[in-house]
Amino acid sequence: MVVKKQINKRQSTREYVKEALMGRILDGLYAPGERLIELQIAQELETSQGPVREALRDLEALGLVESQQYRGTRVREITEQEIEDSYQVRSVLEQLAAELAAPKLKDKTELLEKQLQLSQQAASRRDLKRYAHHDMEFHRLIVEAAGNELLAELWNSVVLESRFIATIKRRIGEEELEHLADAHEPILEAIRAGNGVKAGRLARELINTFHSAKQQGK
Amino acid sequence: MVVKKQINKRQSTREYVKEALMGRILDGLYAPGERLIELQIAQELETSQGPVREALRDLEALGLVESQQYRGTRVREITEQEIEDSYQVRSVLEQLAAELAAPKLKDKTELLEKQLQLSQQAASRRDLKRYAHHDMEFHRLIVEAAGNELLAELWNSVVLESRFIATIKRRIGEEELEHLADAHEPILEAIRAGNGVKAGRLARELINTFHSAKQQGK
DNA sequence: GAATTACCGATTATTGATAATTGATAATAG
DNA sequence: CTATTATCAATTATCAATAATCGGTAATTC
Repeated sequence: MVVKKQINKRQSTREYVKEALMGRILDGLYAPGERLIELQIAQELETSQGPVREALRDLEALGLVESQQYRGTRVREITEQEIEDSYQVRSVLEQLAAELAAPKLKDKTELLEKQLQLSQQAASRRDLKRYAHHDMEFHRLIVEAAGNELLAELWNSVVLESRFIATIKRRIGEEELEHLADAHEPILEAIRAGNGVKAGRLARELINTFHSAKQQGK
Repeated sequence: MVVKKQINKRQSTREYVKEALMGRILDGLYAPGERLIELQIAQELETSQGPVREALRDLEALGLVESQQYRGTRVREITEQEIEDSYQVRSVLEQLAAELAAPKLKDKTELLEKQLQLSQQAASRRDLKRYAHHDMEFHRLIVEAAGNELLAELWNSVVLESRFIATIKRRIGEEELEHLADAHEPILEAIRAGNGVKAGRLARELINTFHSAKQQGK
């Protein structure tokens, strides 16, 4: 209760609940299909039903849970189809992002280089978690440089789903990591050259390749 | 109250409120920037604060309103930048949709033809509203044929924003309508030929052209 | 007279209680 | 023995009341 009140200074209870639940779901503490009971959670987090409901609705909008009238909310089960779908969408979002970002990042590739380097190091160490982190940051830098807020927002939600998936199923073989990390270099090259269209095409191909790799690994 | 109860058979109060508010916003009954006061709306729709809050959160997720802690919710003002952003995103979503849909629609273009025809007729009659409707249906057919649910979902929310914009500002000159309607034909051709990549490229270009046209009109 | 503080009305956020709905099980009828 | 209808516990949906916070204005200080 004390902790909650402190947090409450800036954050609403709803947000506090949302983040608590999001963490648990993404860390796999709640299994897919598991039911999230409003009053139970409210009791656990020392709050009431209202904020919990609102938090659950937020999570529903993010695609982490799904709910039916009077039948409650459960952690979403993700099908193969949905994974496929999300990669297709992500690939075109990344394409657009790279196109828009290339001219802007042309002479400011230091951060990109750093993330790429870190991801390559993680790959050679077979450190999957750290690899995923730096890989994502690499892409995030591009998405944010694109300067399109809607794009960034949609990308975030689609990528969140990827992270969700990653928690549930480990789909990347460790041996593929290094190859994957290196595959980012041509994108960086194209950005350095200020060639947005090329960078975009490469980015899209990368995601698709990444995805196929995952499909194989199944 | 009676009406509400009837609707309530299948629809929750929250959804009833959501749709009522959505209609008013899209029809321009609430001006951008206008405040939506929870208890006031609750009273008006003969319900209580809770469902109204939840409906407002739904609308926030859809991008129709925005809210700040303890400062209430207001109809979102849309900037030029956001319009630009949404068209960029929409163009790549349409590209992907057309790519995926082309092989599937190859021999089933009747519905597409019909919508195209209706939109052309509306264009020649300078019937902006009906044109917009059939134009949207044309694109919706493609998006749905693509068979990617996430894509359809994102497209819907992005297009909703377009409709929102359209209500606020009339940005298409009537004289451009016919040209615009006709510009859909090459897409249909490419789909008939089963050429997804071409259909995709054309679809993307179409949106961008459409957008430029709008920009000029300002 | 400018800046700060204290208060007020309006509104949002949260709570606790109540009503409605569900799924499951038991009772009943055919 | 099967199918239908009641009943029950669990849970969600809604409501009404209270607490917290905001913006603005008046009082106070320097």
